[in-house]
Amino acid sequence: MLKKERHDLIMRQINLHNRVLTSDLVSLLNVSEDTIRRDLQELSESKRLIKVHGGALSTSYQSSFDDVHVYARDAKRCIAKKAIGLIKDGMVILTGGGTTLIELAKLLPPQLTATFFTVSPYVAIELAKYEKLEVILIGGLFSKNSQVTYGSHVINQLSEINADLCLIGTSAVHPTNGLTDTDWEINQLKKKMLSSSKRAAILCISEKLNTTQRLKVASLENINYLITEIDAACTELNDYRIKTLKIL
Amino acid sequence: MLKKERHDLIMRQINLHNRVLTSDLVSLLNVSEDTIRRDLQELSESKRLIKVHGGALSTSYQSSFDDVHVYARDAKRCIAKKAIGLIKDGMVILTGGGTTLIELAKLLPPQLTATFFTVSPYVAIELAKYEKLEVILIGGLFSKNSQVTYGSHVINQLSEINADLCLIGTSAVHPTNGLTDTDWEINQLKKKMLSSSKRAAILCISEKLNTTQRLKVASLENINYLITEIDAACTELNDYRIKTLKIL
DNA sequence: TTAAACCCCGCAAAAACACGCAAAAAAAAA
DNA sequence: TTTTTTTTTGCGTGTTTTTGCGGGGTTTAA
Repeated sequence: MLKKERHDLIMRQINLHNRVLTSDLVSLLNVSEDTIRRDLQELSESKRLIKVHGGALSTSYQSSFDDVHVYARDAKRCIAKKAIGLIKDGMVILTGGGTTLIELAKLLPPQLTATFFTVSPYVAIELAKYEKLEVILIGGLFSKNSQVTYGSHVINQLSEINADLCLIGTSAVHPTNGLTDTDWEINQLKKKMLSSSKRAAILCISEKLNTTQRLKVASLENINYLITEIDAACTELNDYRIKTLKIL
Repeated sequence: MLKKERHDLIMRQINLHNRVLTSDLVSLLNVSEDTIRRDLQELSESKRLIKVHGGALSTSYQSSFDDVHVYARDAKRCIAKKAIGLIKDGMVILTGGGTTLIELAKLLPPQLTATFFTVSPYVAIELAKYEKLEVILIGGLFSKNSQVTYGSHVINQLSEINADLCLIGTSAVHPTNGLTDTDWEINQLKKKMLSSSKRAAILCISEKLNTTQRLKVASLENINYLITEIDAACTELNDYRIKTLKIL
C-alpha cells in the first residue's frame, strides 16, 4: 500500500470517529506500530490531526473559535496573565463567561492540574484542551445574550460547590457602587458564584472602571482581587485601594 | 511496444484503480523499473497523474486531506435535513454531540419553537442563535475526547427528562450488533439518552454502516429512525429493514 | 510499586529512486 | 541502401526513503 493511501485511510478514520487509537490502526492497516506512529507524526506536523498519547484526534473540534475578533484582546490577555498568577496546582476554580475568561483559558500553563467549574461552554471548550484539567460545565438554561448557563438549575448546582477561587468578568465597577450589572438573571448568577467560592477575583478592563449599571452584584468588600490591564500602582486605581481588596 | 502505448496502458490502470504501483507496472509491461519510472515522471510532468513514492495516483484521487474540515459535510447536511423533518413545533428534543448534530443545529428553520436539551456545548451555542428556541445545556464533567458532558451528574439529570425525540450520532451501526461505541462513559450516556426519550433517531453517515465497535449501546429494535445520507430505498440498507425501524 | 501500554531513537535491510553511460532502436539524412 | 543523428532503453552504482526491530525510557492504571 502506498504511504499516501495509508495517510488517507488514517484521516478517514479520524474524520469518521473524531479520534483513533494507534493500536486500531495497526490492525486495520497491517503495519507496525512504528509506521503508524510515524504517519501520525507527519500528519500531526502538517496540522491534519492532533497527536495524543495512544492515538490521534480530529482538528475539527479544536479550531472553532480561534479567529473571532476580540475587542481589546491585548488588554484582556494582560489581565488573564495576572489572574493566572492566582491559580495554583490542585485548586478548584469557578469561572464565569466572557472573552476575558476565554483568553485566560487559552493562556493557562500546560501542566496545570486543577478543577474548573464554569458556566461558559466556550471556556469549557478551551479548558478541555489541557490534558490535566478536570472541567465541569455547569448545566442549565443557556442564555442567548450572555452565552452562559443560568437560571435556578445553575443556582442550585452552585450551592453544592465551594471553590477556592472564583474568576468573573464584569460589566461595571465603581468605588462606591461596587460591582454592577444589567441583566437580572446574570446578576443572580454572579451573586451565587461569589458566594460559592472562598475568594473572588474580578477581571475588568480599565474602561469599565468607575462605571455603574442598574443592578448591584456585590460591594468591593466582597471581592478579594481586582485585576485590570493597568499597573497596580497607577493612580487611576487609587479609589479602589481598600484593605480587603488586592489590586493586581 | 511503443512508448505511447505504454503511457496509455499506464493511464488505463490509473483510471481503473485510481492508483498504481511501479512494481505492478514492471511485471505488467515487461520493461525495466527505470522505464516505468521515466514514464511516470513524464506523465506526472504533463499532469496526467500524481507521482508518489512507490507508484502513482489518479489526479481525480481527492484525498480526504483536501477537505478535512468539510469532510463529508454534504453528507452530514443531507442527514441533518432529513432529521429536521422529524422536528415539529413544541417538541422537546434531546441531542448528543458530534459534527452531524452541529450541522443540524445550523440548519433548523428560523421560526421553529421547541425546547432543546443537549450535552454538547457546540450544539448549544448554535441553537442559541435561534430566537424562539429554549436551550438547556446539560451540565457535568466535560469530556476532552467527545466534547460533550458526561458522567453521573449528566445521567442524573437525564433521569428527569422525558423528551419527545432523541437525536444522536453514532460511531458504528451494524444489522445484528446494533449501535456500538468505543468509550464506556459515552456508551452509558447514550444509553441513558435513549431511555430518556419517547423516540430515538440515529444520525449516521453511510460509511459507518455495517461497522462495529467494542461496546454495545442499543439494538436496532430500540431505535425508531435510522437516518443516513443515502436514499432510503437503496439496497445497501436492506439489512436494516425491520418493522420497528424507519429508514429515512 | 509493578505491569502493561506507549513512545522515542537509532540501526539496518529492503525498496524505491536518480544519474550517467552505453547499447539498442528508431528516425533522419545522405 | 547506408550513414548519421536522435531517441529510447537497460544496467551499474550510489543515494534516499521507508519500514520493522531492538533497546530503553515514559506514562498510565491497578
